[in-house]
Amino acid sequence: MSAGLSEMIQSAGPRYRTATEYVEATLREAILSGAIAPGTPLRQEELAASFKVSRMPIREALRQLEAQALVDFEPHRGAVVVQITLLDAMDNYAIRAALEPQALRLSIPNLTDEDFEIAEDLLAEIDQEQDPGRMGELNRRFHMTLYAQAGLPRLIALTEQHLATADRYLRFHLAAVGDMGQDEHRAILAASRVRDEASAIEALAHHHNRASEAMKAYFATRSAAVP
Amino acid sequence: MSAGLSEMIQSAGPRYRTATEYVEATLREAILSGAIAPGTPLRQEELAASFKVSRMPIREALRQLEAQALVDFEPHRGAVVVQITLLDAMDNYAIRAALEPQALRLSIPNLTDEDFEIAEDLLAEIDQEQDPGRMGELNRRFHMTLYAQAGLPRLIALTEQHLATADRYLRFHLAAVGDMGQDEHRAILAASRVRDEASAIEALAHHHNRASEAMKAYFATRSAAVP
DNA sequence: TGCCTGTCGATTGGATCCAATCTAACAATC
DNA sequence: GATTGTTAGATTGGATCCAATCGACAGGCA
Repeated sequence: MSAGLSEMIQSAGPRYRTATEYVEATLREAILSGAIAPGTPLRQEELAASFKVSRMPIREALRQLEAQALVDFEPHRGAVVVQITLLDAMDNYAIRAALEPQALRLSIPNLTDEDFEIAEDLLAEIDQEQDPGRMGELNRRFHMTLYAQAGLPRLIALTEQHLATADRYLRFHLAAVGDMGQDEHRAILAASRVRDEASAIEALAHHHNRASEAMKAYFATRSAAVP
Repeated sequence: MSAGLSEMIQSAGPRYRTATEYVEATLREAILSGAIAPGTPLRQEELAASFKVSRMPIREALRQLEAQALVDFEPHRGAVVVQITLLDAMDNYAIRAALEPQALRLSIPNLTDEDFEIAEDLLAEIDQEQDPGRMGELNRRFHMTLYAQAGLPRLIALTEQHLATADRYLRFHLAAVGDMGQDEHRAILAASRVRDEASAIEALAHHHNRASEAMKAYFATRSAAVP
Protein backbone atom coordinates (compact mmCIF):
# COMPACT_ATOMS: atom_id res chain seq x y z
CA MET A 1 0.00 0.00 0.00
CA SER A 2 2.80 2.34 0.85
CA ALA A 3 4.93 1.41 -2.14
CA GLY A 4 5.08 3.88 -5.00
CA LEU A 5 5.28 2.96 -8.62
CA SER A 6 9.05 3.00 -8.77
CA GLU A 7 9.39 0.48 -5.95
CA MET A 8 6.87 -1.77 -7.67
CA ILE A 9 8.88 -1.57 -10.85
CA GLN A 10 12.06 -2.44 -8.98
CA SER A 11 10.56 -5.47 -7.32
CA ALA A 12 8.85 -6.77 -10.42
CA GLY A 13 11.81 -8.79 -11.57
CA PRO A 14 12.18 -10.56 -14.87
CA ARG A 15 9.27 -12.94 -14.54
CA TYR A 16 7.43 -11.69 -17.58
CA ARG A 17 7.74 -12.87 -21.14
CA THR A 18 7.33 -9.51 -22.84
CA ALA A 19 7.69 -5.92 -21.81
CA THR A 20 4.02 -5.32 -22.54
CA GLU A 21 2.96 -8.04 -20.10
CA TYR A 22 5.29 -6.67 -17.49
CA VAL A 23 4.08 -3.09 -17.85
CA GLU A 24 0.45 -4.14 -17.88
CA ALA A 25 0.70 -6.24 -14.73
CA THR A 26 2.74 -3.67 -12.83
CA LEU A 27 0.51 -0.76 -13.81
CA ARG A 28 -2.62 -2.67 -12.92
CA GLU A 29 -1.20 -3.56 -9.53
CA ALA A 30 -0.20 0.06 -9.01
CA ILE A 31 -3.65 1.36 -9.89
CA LEU A 32 -5.52 -1.23 -7.83
CA SER A 33 -3.34 -0.70 -4.78
CA GLY A 34 -3.69 3.05 -5.03
CA ALA A 35 0.01 3.63 -5.65
CA ILE A 36 -1.17 5.69 -8.61
CA ALA A 37 -4.02 7.90 -7.49
CA PRO A 38 -7.34 8.12 -9.35
CA GLY A 39 -7.40 10.98 -11.81
CA THR A 40 -3.67 10.83 -12.43
CA PRO A 41 -2.84 11.40 -16.09
CA LEU A 42 -0.58 8.64 -17.34
CA ARG A 43 2.05 10.33 -19.50
CA GLN A 44 3.46 7.82 -21.89
CA GLU A 45 6.92 9.33 -22.07
CA GLU A 46 7.16 9.48 -18.31
CA LEU A 47 6.07 5.86 -17.85
CA ALA A 48 8.45 4.77 -20.58
CA ALA A 49 11.31 6.36 -18.67
CA SER A 50 10.21 4.76 -15.38
CA PHE A 51 9.92 1.30 -16.91
CA LYS A 52 13.01 1.83 -19.05
CA VAL A 53 11.22 0.78 -22.21
CA SER A 54 9.91 2.71 -25.18
CA ARG A 55 6.43 4.15 -25.44
CA MET A 56 5.14 1.22 -27.48
CA PRO A 57 4.75 -1.40 -24.74
CA ILE A 58 3.33 1.35 -22.54
CA ARG A 59 0.65 2.07 -25.08
CA GLU A 60 -0.28 -1.57 -25.55
CA ALA A 61 -0.51 -1.99 -21.78
CA LEU A 62 -2.69 1.11 -21.46
CA ARG A 63 -5.04 -0.28 -24.10
CA GLN A 64 -5.46 -3.45 -22.10
CA LEU A 65 -6.11 -1.47 -18.94
CA GLU A 66 -8.68 0.53 -20.87
CA ALA A 67 -10.50 -2.69 -21.75
CA GLN A 68 -10.53 -3.47 -18.02
CA ALA A 69 -12.03 -0.07 -17.25
CA LEU A 70 -9.07 0.96 -15.13
CA VAL A 71 -8.00 3.88 -17.31
CA ASP A 72 -9.87 6.26 -19.57
CA PHE A 73 -8.62 7.17 -23.02
CA GLU A 74 -9.49 10.46 -24.64
CA PRO A 75 -8.16 10.96 -28.17
CA HIS A 76 -5.07 13.17 -28.16
CA ARG A 77 -5.34 13.70 -24.44
CA GLY A 78 -4.12 10.33 -23.32
CA ALA A 79 -4.96 7.97 -20.49
CA VAL A 80 -6.16 8.90 -17.04
CA VAL A 81 -6.67 6.61 -14.04
CA VAL A 82 -10.42 6.35 -13.62
CA GLN A 83 -11.90 8.06 -10.58
CA ILE A 84 -13.33 6.23 -7.62
CA THR A 85 -16.97 7.16 -7.12
CA LEU A 86 -19.81 5.74 -5.08
CA LEU A 87 -21.50 4.72 -8.31
CA ASP A 88 -18.45 2.72 -9.33
CA ALA A 89 -18.32 1.02 -5.98
CA MET A 90 -22.01 0.12 -6.19
CA ASP A 91 -21.47 -1.08 -9.71
CA ASN A 92 -18.63 -3.30 -8.57
CA TYR A 93 -20.69 -4.68 -5.68
CA ALA A 94 -23.57 -5.46 -8.02
CA ILE A 95 -21.32 -7.31 -10.43
CA ARG A 96 -19.66 -9.28 -7.68
CA ALA A 97 -23.01 -10.00 -6.07
CA ALA A 98 -24.01 -11.56 -9.37
CA LEU A 99 -20.84 -13.47 -10.23
CA GLU A 100 -19.67 -14.76 -6.87
CA PRO A 101 -22.78 -16.74 -5.89
CA GLN A 102 -22.71 -18.38 -9.31
CA ALA A 103 -19.04 -19.28 -8.93
CA LEU A 104 -19.57 -20.55 -5.41
CA ARG A 105 -22.58 -22.64 -6.39
CA LEU A 106 -20.68 -24.34 -9.18
CA SER A 107 -17.58 -24.78 -7.07
CA ILE A 108 -19.04 -26.20 -3.87
CA PRO A 109 -19.59 -29.75 -5.17
CA ASN A 110 -15.94 -29.95 -6.21
CA LEU A 111 -14.22 -28.40 -3.21
CA THR A 112 -11.77 -30.66 -1.41
CA ASP A 113 -10.71 -30.91 2.21
CA GLU A 114 -7.48 -29.27 1.21
CA ASP A 115 -9.37 -26.28 -0.16
CA PHE A 116 -11.24 -25.92 3.10
CA GLU A 117 -8.00 -26.04 5.06
CA ILE A 118 -6.43 -23.36 2.90
CA ALA A 119 -9.52 -21.20 3.35
CA GLU A 120 -9.41 -21.76 7.10
CA ASP A 121 -5.75 -20.76 7.26
CA LEU A 122 -6.42 -17.62 5.26
CA LEU A 123 -9.14 -16.58 7.70
CA ALA A 124 -6.71 -17.07 10.57
CA GLU A 125 -4.17 -14.93 8.78
CA ILE A 126 -6.71 -12.18 8.19
CA ASP A 127 -7.51 -12.15 11.92
CA GLN A 128 -3.94 -11.26 12.73
CA GLU A 129 -3.24 -8.92 9.85
CA GLN A 130 -3.09 -5.16 10.36
CA ASP A 131 -2.00 -3.83 7.00
CA PRO A 132 -5.06 -3.01 4.88
CA GLY A 133 -3.36 -3.82 1.60
CA ARG A 134 -2.36 -7.24 2.79
CA MET A 135 -5.85 -7.82 4.19
CA GLY A 136 -7.30 -7.12 0.80
CA GLU A 137 -5.00 -9.66 -0.75
CA LEU A 138 -5.84 -12.32 1.83
CA ASN A 139 -9.54 -11.59 1.47
CA ARG A 140 -9.28 -12.06 -2.26
CA ARG A 141 -7.46 -15.33 -1.86
CA PHE A 142 -10.03 -16.61 0.61
CA HIS A 143 -12.89 -15.91 -1.74
CA MET A 144 -11.09 -17.24 -4.78
CA THR A 145 -10.20 -20.46 -2.97
CA LEU A 146 -13.89 -21.16 -2.60
CA TYR A 147 -14.65 -20.31 -6.23
CA ALA A 148 -11.65 -21.98 -7.81
CA GLN A 149 -13.32 -25.35 -8.40
CA ALA A 150 -16.19 -23.93 -10.44
CA GLY A 151 -14.65 -25.46 -13.54
CA LEU A 152 -15.36 -22.50 -15.80
CA PRO A 153 -12.16 -20.52 -16.43
CA ARG A 154 -13.78 -17.37 -17.79
CA LEU A 155 -16.22 -17.11 -14.93
CA ILE A 156 -13.38 -17.57 -12.46
CA ALA A 157 -11.14 -15.03 -14.16
CA LEU A 158 -13.92 -12.47 -14.40
CA THR A 159 -14.79 -12.92 -10.75
CA GLU A 160 -11.17 -12.55 -9.73
CA GLN A 161 -10.80 -9.42 -11.82
CA HIS A 162 -13.74 -7.77 -10.12
CA LEU A 163 -12.60 -8.87 -6.69
CA ALA A 164 -9.25 -7.29 -7.47
CA THR A 165 -10.94 -4.11 -8.61
CA ALA A 166 -12.57 -3.96 -5.20
CA ASP A 167 -9.13 -3.30 -3.74
CA ARG A 168 -9.51 0.21 -5.04
CA TYR A 169 -12.40 0.74 -2.63
CA LEU A 170 -10.74 -1.11 0.23
CA ARG A 171 -9.87 2.03 2.12
CA PHE A 172 -13.48 3.17 2.01
CA HIS A 173 -14.77 -0.31 2.64
CA LEU A 174 -12.82 -0.52 5.88
CA ALA A 175 -13.91 2.97 6.91
CA ALA A 176 -17.55 2.15 6.20
CA VAL A 177 -17.87 -1.48 7.29
CA GLY A 178 -15.25 -1.44 10.00
CA ASP A 179 -13.91 -4.95 9.37
CA MET A 180 -13.49 -7.57 6.67
CA GLY A 181 -16.62 -9.43 7.70
CA GLN A 182 -14.89 -12.40 9.29
CA ASP A 183 -18.09 -13.71 10.87
CA GLU A 184 -19.66 -13.83 7.45
CA HIS A 185 -16.57 -15.44 5.99
CA ARG A 186 -16.83 -18.18 8.58
CA ALA A 187 -20.52 -18.68 7.84
CA ILE A 188 -19.79 -19.02 4.14
CA LEU A 189 -17.00 -21.49 4.80
CA ALA A 190 -19.04 -23.55 7.24
CA ALA A 191 -21.97 -23.89 4.86
CA SER A 192 -19.63 -24.73 1.98
CA ARG A 193 -17.99 -27.47 4.04
CA VAL A 194 -21.25 -29.31 4.46
CA ARG A 195 -22.13 -28.62 0.78
CA ASP A 196 -25.11 -26.56 1.78
CA GLU A 197 -25.27 -24.44 -1.35
CA ALA A 198 -28.34 -22.47 -0.37
CA SER A 199 -26.98 -21.41 3.00
CA ALA A 200 -23.56 -20.63 1.60
CA ILE A 201 -25.03 -18.41 -1.08
CA GLU A 202 -27.29 -16.74 1.44
CA ALA A 203 -24.31 -16.01 3.69
CA LEU A 204 -22.40 -14.65 0.72
CA ALA A 205 -25.32 -12.45 -0.27
CA HIS A 206 -25.48 -11.14 3.28
CA HIS A 207 -21.76 -10.42 3.11
CA HIS A 208 -22.23 -8.38 -0.04
CA ASN A 209 -25.35 -6.63 1.16
CA ARG A 210 -23.88 -5.50 4.41
CA ALA A 211 -20.81 -4.10 2.68
CA SER A 212 -22.81 -2.39 -0.03
CA GLU A 213 -25.30 -0.82 2.39
CA ALA A 214 -22.58 0.33 4.75
CA MET A 215 -20.69 1.94 1.91
CA LYS A 216 -23.79 3.74 0.70
CA ALA A 217 -24.53 5.04 4.18
CA TYR A 218 -20.94 6.10 4.64
CA PHE A 219 -20.97 8.20 1.51
CA ALA A 220 -24.39 9.60 2.28
CA THR A 221 -23.04 11.18 5.45
CA ARG A 222 -20.12 12.72 3.57
CA SER A 223 -21.86 13.58 0.31
CA ALA A 224 -18.44 14.51 -0.98
CA ALA A 225 -16.63 13.29 -4.02
CA VAL A 226 -14.03 10.70 -3.18
CA PRO A 227 -10.54 12.19 -2.93
CA MET B 1 -23.15 -13.14 -41.40
CA SER B 2 -22.16 -13.58 -44.99
CA ALA B 3 -19.97 -10.50 -45.12
CA GLY B 4 -16.23 -11.06 -45.03
CA LEU B 5 -13.76 -8.82 -43.32
CA SER B 6 -13.09 -6.67 -46.37
CA GLU B 7 -16.76 -5.78 -46.77
CA MET B 8 -16.96 -4.90 -43.11
CA ILE B 9 -13.96 -2.64 -43.51
CA GLN B 10 -15.50 -0.94 -46.52
CA SER B 11 -18.78 -0.28 -44.79
CA ALA B 12 -17.23 0.93 -41.56
CA GLY B 13 -17.00 4.53 -42.70
CA PRO B 14 -15.26 7.34 -40.89
CA ARG B 15 -17.33 7.29 -37.72
CA TYR B 16 -14.41 6.55 -35.45
CA ARG B 17 -12.14 9.02 -33.73
CA THR B 18 -8.93 7.07 -34.07
CA ALA B 19 -7.68 4.27 -36.25
CA THR B 20 -7.24 2.05 -33.19
CA GLU B 21 -10.90 2.42 -32.25
CA TYR B 22 -11.94 1.69 -35.78
CA VAL B 23 -9.80 -1.41 -36.09
CA GLU B 24 -10.85 -2.70 -32.70
CA ALA B 25 -14.57 -2.31 -33.36
CA THR B 26 -14.39 -3.79 -36.83
CA LEU B 27 -12.26 -6.74 -35.81
CA ARG B 28 -14.50 -7.49 -32.84
CA GLU B 29 -17.57 -7.41 -35.05
CA ALA B 30 -15.82 -9.69 -37.53
CA ILE B 31 -14.85 -12.20 -34.88
CA LEU B 32 -18.24 -12.22 -33.16
CA SER B 33 -20.13 -12.60 -36.43
CA GLY B 34 -17.87 -15.40 -37.54
CA ALA B 35 -16.52 -13.49 -40.53
CA ILE B 36 -13.11 -14.45 -39.18
CA ALA B 37 -13.17 -18.09 -38.21
CA PRO B 38 -11.98 -19.36 -34.83
CA GLY B 39 -8.38 -20.47 -34.92
CA THR B 40 -7.45 -18.01 -37.64
CA PRO B 41 -4.02 -16.47 -37.04
CA LEU B 42 -4.25 -12.71 -37.26
CA ARG B 43 -1.18 -11.57 -39.18
CA GLN B 44 -0.45 -7.99 -38.31
CA GLU B 45 1.04 -7.05 -41.66
CA GLU B 46 -1.91 -8.55 -43.49
CA LEU B 47 -4.47 -6.75 -41.33
CA ALA B 48 -2.54 -3.51 -41.69
CA ALA B 49 -2.83 -3.83 -45.46
CA SER B 50 -6.54 -4.62 -45.28
CA PHE B 51 -7.29 -1.68 -43.01
CA LYS B 52 -4.83 0.56 -44.84
CA VAL B 53 -3.07 1.58 -41.65
CA SER B 54 0.26 0.67 -40.14
CA ARG B 55 0.79 -2.25 -37.78
CA MET B 56 0.64 -0.04 -34.71
CA PRO B 57 -3.12 0.52 -34.46
CA ILE B 58 -3.57 -3.15 -35.32
CA ARG B 59 -1.46 -4.15 -32.38
CA GLU B 60 -3.26 -1.87 -29.96
CA ALA B 61 -6.60 -3.21 -31.15
CA LEU B 62 -5.42 -6.81 -30.77
CA ARG B 63 -4.37 -6.06 -27.20
CA GLN B 64 -7.85 -4.83 -26.42
CA LEU B 65 -9.39 -7.90 -27.98
CA GLU B 66 -7.04 -10.00 -25.88
CA ALA B 67 -8.38 -8.34 -22.74
CA GLN B 68 -11.87 -9.30 -23.96
CA ALA B 69 -10.80 -12.91 -24.41
CA LEU B 70 -11.54 -12.86 -28.12
CA VAL B 71 -7.97 -13.46 -29.28
CA ASP B 72 -5.04 -15.32 -27.78
CA PHE B 73 -1.53 -13.87 -27.73
CA GLU B 74 1.52 -16.08 -27.67
CA PRO B 75 4.86 -14.27 -27.52
CA HIS B 76 6.50 -14.12 -30.92
CA ARG B 77 3.72 -16.17 -32.45
CA GLY B 78 1.10 -13.51 -32.55
CA ALA B 79 -2.64 -13.41 -32.09
CA VAL B 80 -5.11 -16.16 -32.91
CA VAL B 81 -8.92 -16.00 -32.83
CA VAL B 82 -9.92 -18.09 -29.82
CA GLN B 83 -11.63 -21.37 -30.56
CA ILE B 84 -15.27 -22.07 -29.85
CA THR B 85 -15.66 -24.97 -27.47
CA LEU B 86 -18.50 -26.38 -25.44
CA LEU B 87 -16.66 -25.28 -22.31
CA ASP B 88 -16.53 -21.72 -23.57
CA ALA B 89 -20.22 -21.77 -24.37
CA MET B 90 -21.05 -23.12 -20.91
CA ASP B 91 -18.77 -20.52 -19.41
CA ASN B 92 -20.57 -17.78 -21.29
CA TYR B 93 -23.99 -19.12 -20.27
CA ALA B 94 -22.91 -19.23 -16.63
CA ILE B 95 -21.68 -15.66 -16.72
CA ARG B 96 -24.81 -14.41 -18.41
CA ALA B 97 -26.99 -16.45 -16.06
CA ALA B 98 -25.31 -14.54 -13.24
CA LEU B 99 -25.26 -11.03 -14.71
CA GLU B 100 -28.57 -10.80 -16.53
CA PRO B 101 -30.90 -11.52 -13.60
CA GLN B 102 -29.02 -8.92 -11.57
CA ALA B 103 -29.34 -6.36 -14.36
CA LEU B 104 -33.02 -7.17 -14.87
CA ARG B 105 -33.79 -6.96 -11.17
CA LEU B 106 -32.21 -3.53 -10.86
CA SER B 107 -33.77 -2.33 -14.09
CA ILE B 108 -37.38 -3.42 -13.66
CA PRO B 109 -38.39 -0.65 -11.24
CA ASN B 110 -37.15 1.96 -13.69
CA LEU B 111 -38.50 0.61 -16.96
CA THR B 112 -40.91 2.90 -18.79
CA ASP B 113 -43.86 2.19 -21.05
CA GLU B 114 -41.69 3.26 -23.93
CA ASP B 115 -39.14 0.60 -23.04
CA PHE B 116 -41.85 -2.04 -23.02
CA GLU B 117 -43.07 -0.94 -26.42
CA ILE B 118 -39.59 -1.10 -27.87
CA ALA B 119 -39.16 -4.58 -26.44
CA GLU B 120 -42.52 -5.63 -27.84
CA ASP B 121 -41.58 -4.36 -31.29
CA LEU B 122 -38.29 -6.19 -31.19
CA LEU B 123 -40.05 -9.45 -30.42
CA ALA B 124 -42.35 -8.90 -33.39
CA GLU B 125 -39.34 -8.28 -35.58
CA ILE B 126 -37.64 -11.45 -34.37
CA ASP B 127 -40.77 -13.44 -35.27
CA GLN B 128 -40.45 -12.37 -38.89
CA GLU B 129 -36.69 -12.50 -39.22
CA GLN B 130 -34.98 -15.33 -41.06
CA ASP B 131 -31.33 -14.31 -41.10
CA PRO B 132 -29.56 -15.77 -38.07
CA GLY B 133 -27.10 -12.90 -37.76
CA ARG B 134 -29.87 -10.36 -37.66
CA MET B 135 -31.82 -12.48 -35.19
CA GLY B 136 -28.83 -12.43 -32.89
CA GLU B 137 -28.69 -8.67 -33.07
CA LEU B 138 -32.41 -8.29 -32.38
CA ASN B 139 -32.22 -10.75 -29.52
CA ARG B 140 -29.40 -8.76 -27.99
CA ARG B 141 -31.31 -5.54 -28.31
CA PHE B 142 -34.41 -7.06 -26.73
CA HIS B 143 -32.48 -8.21 -23.71
CA MET B 144 -30.50 -5.02 -23.38
CA THR B 145 -33.67 -2.93 -23.55
CA LEU B 146 -34.87 -4.68 -20.41
CA TYR B 147 -31.54 -4.24 -18.63
CA ALA B 148 -30.80 -0.71 -19.74
CA GLN B 149 -32.42 1.01 -16.76
CA ALA B 150 -30.35 -0.78 -14.16
CA GLY B 151 -28.48 2.44 -13.53
CA LEU B 152 -25.07 0.82 -13.19
CA PRO B 153 -23.01 1.46 -16.32
CA ARG B 154 -20.35 -1.18 -15.73
CA LEU B 155 -22.85 -3.91 -15.03
CA ILE B 156 -24.74 -2.97 -18.19
CA ALA B 157 -21.62 -2.84 -20.33
CA LEU B 158 -20.36 -6.15 -19.01
CA THR B 159 -23.70 -7.80 -19.63
CA GLU B 160 -23.84 -6.44 -23.15
CA GLN B 161 -20.32 -7.63 -23.85
CA HIS B 162 -21.17 -11.18 -22.83
CA LEU B 163 -24.43 -11.12 -24.74
CA ALA B 164 -22.45 -10.07 -27.79
CA THR B 165 -19.96 -12.85 -27.22
CA ALA B 166 -22.88 -15.25 -27.36
CA ASP B 167 -23.24 -14.38 -31.02
CA ARG B 168 -20.26 -16.62 -31.60
CA TYR B 169 -22.32 -19.59 -30.46
CA LEU B 170 -25.47 -18.47 -32.26
CA ARG B 171 -25.13 -21.00 -35.03
CA PHE B 172 -24.89 -23.82 -32.51
CA HIS B 173 -27.53 -22.29 -30.31
CA LEU B 174 -30.01 -22.35 -33.17
CA ALA B 175 -29.06 -25.88 -34.12
CA ALA B 176 -29.41 -27.06 -30.53
CA VAL B 177 -32.38 -25.07 -29.24
CA GLY B 178 -34.23 -24.71 -32.52
CA ASP B 179 -35.51 -21.18 -31.91
CA MET B 180 -34.72 -17.97 -30.10
CA GLY B 181 -37.04 -18.80 -27.19
CA GLN B 182 -39.76 -16.34 -28.06
CA ASP B 183 -42.21 -17.84 -25.59
CA GLU B 184 -39.70 -17.26 -22.84
CA HIS B 185 -39.02 -13.76 -24.12
CA ARG B 186 -42.72 -12.98 -23.86
CA ALA B 187 -42.89 -14.41 -20.35
CA ILE B 188 -39.96 -12.25 -19.27
CA LEU B 189 -41.51 -9.16 -20.81
CA ALA B 190 -44.95 -9.82 -19.34
CA ALA B 191 -43.58 -10.26 -15.83
CA SER B 192 -41.39 -7.17 -16.20
CA ARG B 193 -44.39 -5.11 -17.29
CA VAL B 194 -46.20 -5.79 -14.04
CA ARG B 195 -42.97 -5.30 -12.07
CA ASP B 196 -43.00 -8.88 -10.89
CA GLU B 197 -39.30 -9.22 -10.34
CA ALA B 198 -39.39 -12.77 -9.04
CA SER B 199 -41.35 -14.13 -11.98
CA ALA B 200 -39.32 -12.19 -14.50
CA ILE B 201 -36.07 -13.52 -13.08
CA GLU B 202 -37.48 -17.01 -12.98
CA ALA B 203 -38.51 -16.80 -16.62
CA LEU B 204 -35.08 -15.49 -17.50
CA ALA B 205 -33.41 -18.32 -15.59
CA HIS B 206 -35.59 -20.79 -17.45
CA HIS B 207 -34.55 -19.14 -20.71
CA HIS B 208 -30.88 -19.61 -19.84
CA ASN B 209 -31.30 -23.11 -18.52
CA ARG B 210 -33.13 -24.41 -21.52
CA ALA B 211 -30.51 -22.98 -23.86
CA SER B 212 -27.61 -24.25 -21.81
CA GLU B 213 -29.01 -27.76 -21.41
CA ALA B 214 -29.94 -28.01 -25.06
CA MET B 215 -26.47 -26.97 -26.09
CA LYS B 216 -24.88 -29.51 -23.79
CA ALA B 217 -27.10 -32.27 -25.14
CA TYR B 218 -26.39 -31.20 -28.69
CA PHE B 219 -22.66 -31.47 -28.22
CA ALA B 220 -22.97 -34.71 -26.31
CA THR B 221 -24.52 -36.38 -29.36
CA ARG B 222 -21.75 -35.10 -31.60
CA SER B 223 -18.82 -35.42 -29.21
CA ALA B 224 -16.80 -33.63 -31.82
CA ALA B 225 -14.72 -30.53 -31.52
CA VAL B 226 -16.47 -27.50 -32.90
CA PRO B 227 -15.38 -26.72 -36.44
C1' DT C 1 -13.35 44.41 -18.93
C1' DG C 2 -14.52 40.42 -21.41
C1' DC C 3 -14.33 37.59 -25.46
C1' DC C 4 -12.34 35.83 -29.51
C1' DT C 5 -8.30 34.33 -32.16
C1' DG C 6 -3.80 32.83 -33.37
C1' DT C 7 0.54 30.98 -32.11
C1' DC C 8 3.67 27.73 -29.55
C1' DG C 9 5.02 23.98 -26.68
C1' DA C 10 3.60 19.54 -25.00
C1' DT C 11 1.74 15.21 -25.99
C1' DT C 12 -0.39 11.85 -28.44
C1' DG C 13 -1.51 8.90 -32.80
C1' DG C 14 0.53 6.65 -36.41
C1' DA C 15 4.50 5.20 -39.65
C1' DT C 16 8.79 3.30 -40.26
C1' DC C 17 12.83 0.85 -38.86
C1' DC C 18 15.65 -2.67 -36.44
C1' DA C 19 16.49 -6.69 -33.49
C1' DA C 20 14.86 -10.95 -31.36
C1' DT C 21 12.49 -15.21 -31.97
C1' DC C 22 9.87 -18.60 -34.11
C1' DT C 23 8.81 -21.95 -38.11
C1' DA C 24 10.00 -24.84 -41.52
C1' DA C 25 12.90 -26.91 -44.69
C1' DC C 26 16.97 -29.36 -45.34
C1' DA C 27 21.32 -31.71 -44.13
C1' DA C 28 23.92 -34.67 -41.26
C1' DT C 29 24.13 -38.36 -38.13
C1' DC C 30 22.86 -42.61 -35.95
C1' DG D 1 14.36 -44.38 -42.10
C1' DA D 2 13.95 -41.60 -38.08
C1' DT D 3 15.95 -38.09 -35.36
C1' DT D 4 18.58 -34.15 -34.45
C1' DG D 5 21.28 -29.92 -35.72
C1' DT D 6 21.48 -25.94 -38.73
C1' DT D 7 20.12 -22.21 -41.30
C1' DA D 8 17.02 -19.00 -44.02
C1' DG D 9 12.77 -16.68 -44.17
C1' DA D 10 8.75 -14.99 -41.98
C1' DT D 11 6.81 -12.60 -38.22
C1' DT D 12 6.63 -10.43 -34.09
C1' DG D 13 8.34 -7.18 -30.15
C1' DG D 14 10.28 -2.96 -29.35
C1' DA D 15 12.64 1.65 -30.67
C1' DT D 16 12.68 5.71 -33.09
C1' DC D 17 10.75 9.23 -35.96
C1' DC D 18 7.21 12.39 -37.84
C1' DA D 19 2.69 14.60 -38.16
C1' DA D 20 -1.73 15.87 -36.11
C1' DT D 21 -4.13 17.66 -32.19
C1' DC D 22 -4.79 19.85 -27.75
C1' DG D 23 -4.12 23.40 -24.03
C1' DA D 24 -2.40 27.55 -22.45
C1' DC D 25 -1.31 32.03 -23.05
C1' DA D 26 -0.80 36.52 -25.35
C1' DG D 27 -2.67 40.00 -27.96
C1' DG D 28 -6.38 42.29 -30.66
C1' DC D 29 -11.09 43.95 -30.75
C1' DA D 30 -15.74 45.26 -29.26
